[in-house]
Amino acid sequence: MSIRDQQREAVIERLAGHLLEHGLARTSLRQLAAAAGVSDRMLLYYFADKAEVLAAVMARVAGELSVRLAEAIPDGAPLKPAELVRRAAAFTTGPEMRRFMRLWVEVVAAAARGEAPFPAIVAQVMAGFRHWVDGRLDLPEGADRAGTAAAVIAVIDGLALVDICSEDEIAPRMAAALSTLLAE
Amino acid sequence: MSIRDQQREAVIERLAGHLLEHGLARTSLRQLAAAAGVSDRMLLYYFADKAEVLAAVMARVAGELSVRLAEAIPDGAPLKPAELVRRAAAFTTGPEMRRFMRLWVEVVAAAARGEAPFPAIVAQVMAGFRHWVDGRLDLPEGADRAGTAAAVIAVIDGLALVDICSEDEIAPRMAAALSTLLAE
DNA sequence: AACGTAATGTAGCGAGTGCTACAAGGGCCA
DNA sequence: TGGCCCTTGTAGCACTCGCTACATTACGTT
Repeated sequence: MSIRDQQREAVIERLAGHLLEHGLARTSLRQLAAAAGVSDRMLLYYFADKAEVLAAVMARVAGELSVRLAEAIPDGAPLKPAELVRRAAAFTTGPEMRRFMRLWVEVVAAAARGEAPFPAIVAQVMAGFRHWVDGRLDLPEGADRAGTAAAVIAVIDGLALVDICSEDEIAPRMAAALSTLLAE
Repeated sequence: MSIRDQQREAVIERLAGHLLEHGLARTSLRQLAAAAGVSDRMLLYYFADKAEVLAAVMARVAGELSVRLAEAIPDGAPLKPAELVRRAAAFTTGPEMRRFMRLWVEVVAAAARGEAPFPAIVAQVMAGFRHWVDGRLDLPEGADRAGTAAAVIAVIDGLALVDICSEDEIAPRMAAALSTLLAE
């Protein structure tokens, strides 16, 4: 592997941590380069342009998220929607995963603004989420699997969105209240 | 009322429409001025700075949203959480209200990034939402009203977030699926 | 040792950002 | 009519943005 490719990997790794820590707040080329410990000139030597940097870093973050999701809620017997929501909510509101969800909300908003490369990233990650949920849903015959999967994701993402702009102590109460709202 | 104050009002009105149409995508001073039909120089004569422009426009938008919410779900007998969610979901996913919710998601993300004046706006609007939901919740004695209100808002906002980055035909199916997930 | 490619630094371009200094028009009251 | 303040235009500042031209160094191959 060339030095260039090694550096690419190292930069992606460092920038994944940077994005998880600061969200999309410090993502100018010069700020990204500083966070990665390289010059902005070299960042554009390793990557074609800023969009490619962000796409590569987001792919890494998404991969890490899916690994952790698979660990937290492994394949096995399918779960009823309410139970899946409870377990996913407990996972995503945990101290480790909150920054993932926060970044996710920011990325969705950037995609809504049409800012490259986020629309493509969001489409891909969202499709992955849907597929993942669909594969773990225990639903009666004839139920709308895709609709239910979307609803499950909506609830999880909604928790994250409210979590972002609330005092810390409300999150567990919100999750608990949500749990009682869900049918068995 | 001075010309300056009249212009302020007119500008706020036009920019509210602009933000609802384009989200936060076109919000540089020059772009805002163009959308308002004034020069950027005058925009900063009517308002102290860009943050004041956005704060005033967002206050207008939030006011309009709360008026429409009150029309759609008027005061009256309190609703059980599931029913409140169903009605609010039907309202916010309607063609007219989707752009409000989309803007709201973008504003929350901007607040997460720390971008002035959005953190303050989000705190204010979110407090308003919570109060509004709390006042309409039919809950058994001893239930966690604040937690439940936050959960209701989370579900509604989650629908909006997923709605932003999905094909059009999934939204009603998602809302229907959500409805069956909620306990009576 | 000579050559060629990969890797890196320096400097800066053109565009856009929020914002401002300065001056001039325009209508009010003395 | 003269002075005054509200209103508006012109021009531009200092900065950041993504990106690039150009030169130079480092290094493996022959």
